[in-house]
Amino acid sequence: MKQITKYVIKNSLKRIFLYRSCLVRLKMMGVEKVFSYTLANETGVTPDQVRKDFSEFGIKGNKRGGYKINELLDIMENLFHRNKDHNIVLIGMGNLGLALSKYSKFVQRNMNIVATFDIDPFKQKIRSDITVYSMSRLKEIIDRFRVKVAILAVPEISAQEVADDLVRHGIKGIVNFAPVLLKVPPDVIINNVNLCDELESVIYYVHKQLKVEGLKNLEILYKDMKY
Amino acid sequence: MKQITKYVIKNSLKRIFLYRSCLVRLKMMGVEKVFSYTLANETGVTPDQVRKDFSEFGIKGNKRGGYKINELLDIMENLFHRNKDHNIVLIGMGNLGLALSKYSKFVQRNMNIVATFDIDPFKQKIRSDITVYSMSRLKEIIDRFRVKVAILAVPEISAQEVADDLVRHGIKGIVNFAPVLLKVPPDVIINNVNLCDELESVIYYVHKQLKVEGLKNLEILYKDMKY
DNA sequence: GAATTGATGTGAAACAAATCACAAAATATG
DNA sequence: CATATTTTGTGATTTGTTTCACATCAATTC
Repeated sequence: MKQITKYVIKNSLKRIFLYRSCLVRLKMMGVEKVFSYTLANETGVTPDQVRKDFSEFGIKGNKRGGYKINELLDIMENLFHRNKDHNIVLIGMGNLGLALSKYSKFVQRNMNIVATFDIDPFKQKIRSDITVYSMSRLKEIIDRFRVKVAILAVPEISAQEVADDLVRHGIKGIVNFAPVLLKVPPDVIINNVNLCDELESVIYYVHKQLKVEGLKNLEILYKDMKY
Repeated sequence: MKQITKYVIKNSLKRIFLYRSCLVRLKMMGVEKVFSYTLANETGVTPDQVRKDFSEFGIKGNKRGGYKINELLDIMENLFHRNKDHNIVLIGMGNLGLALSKYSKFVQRNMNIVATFDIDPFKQKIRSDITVYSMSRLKEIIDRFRVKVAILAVPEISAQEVADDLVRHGIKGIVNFAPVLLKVPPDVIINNVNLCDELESVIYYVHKQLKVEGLKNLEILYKDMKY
């Protein structure tokens, strides 16, 4: 049964990512230990929140001793399966797809785009350093590399069709850049990234802010904005 | 005073964007009227939620008559200031910046990238159709086009520095693609888009899901065995 | 034109997330 | 070794969000 999976990444998970990137930075600076308030300061949240988040993910520290950065990072690596490599496929080698295929940060985090696909693989091959396959070889590659997660960067008109293919071939998670709500079985995770909405919401809040500043009434705004 | 603005787009606002894109589609199909449950079905939420969201943004329908799509869209256009054009600057013409500069959906929604910037404008000019300015002309362009919102697609190492420049020159909102938490005055809106996190969180949930399904199978197995 | 139907709009209730407050534990101090 | 200090971990409380339930209104039917 296909349906729209209204899937939202939990804020607590987003914050864990935040803490981690902060920990990596601190580690590089030679720091070995953090307290909840260190992390809080660095990430703009409250110390309580840090501890609650850790508790949610089963992360324990040492009373009075804070947290050892190495231990924290180990736990997080495990939590996010970062010890293993993750094979990803990328569908759609337009401007955005091309940029994503070259995005070096994925590799740094053990997420490897093992293959990219496009309806017109020859046209795109010129611009790309890595292999662009035709859509007909999707199943073959997904099977060979045991791919479970895909990035979808195709035009919205073909997004659903491609998503259907992906699901049929065993994909269980999709980061979808097309501005459409994909209908998939309930066991498939969809994470929609809508660039227009991201930009537009900033415009919305900026306008609101400017208006409020005119009224010299910041209270309403702060409530709305969740610092 | 500079600080980390942990800024999160409200879910209700995200849903309003969802409703709108759905309304646009329905309008194109010739539909003139919707009910809360129509929108709910199309967007994977509940009818109550649709009505509550509308109520939050002051949108009223007609008892029994549902909502006229044209009226809804008008209200939303106003709400999001879509009647006016919005001038945006884009900083950083690497792979991602280049793709964003060519992203046609922004223009379709009245968000115009009036200029792009890079520390090495000459190198990037080759690949880009639109003008790439050197960073020294930032203030001039921002002033001339009355720009309030910027897209930041520079390497993380220079993100804070560029953000400081932007704020100094009057930018009030930033969509930040660099994986760093920018420190800005509290009246500046930062919306962080972290592509790695988006991908990684899908991997996290997929793994979790597979684990749970494994457990479910186990349960079924035990049930079947009837002790 | 009274009765019925079908939708909205919104308080109330249930649920979820964030903050508070403090006990518990580990370390430091005298 | 007792006391003070510091920081974690987590129930309790508050705050925020979603769902429920129903009064209200407009259209339709008889």
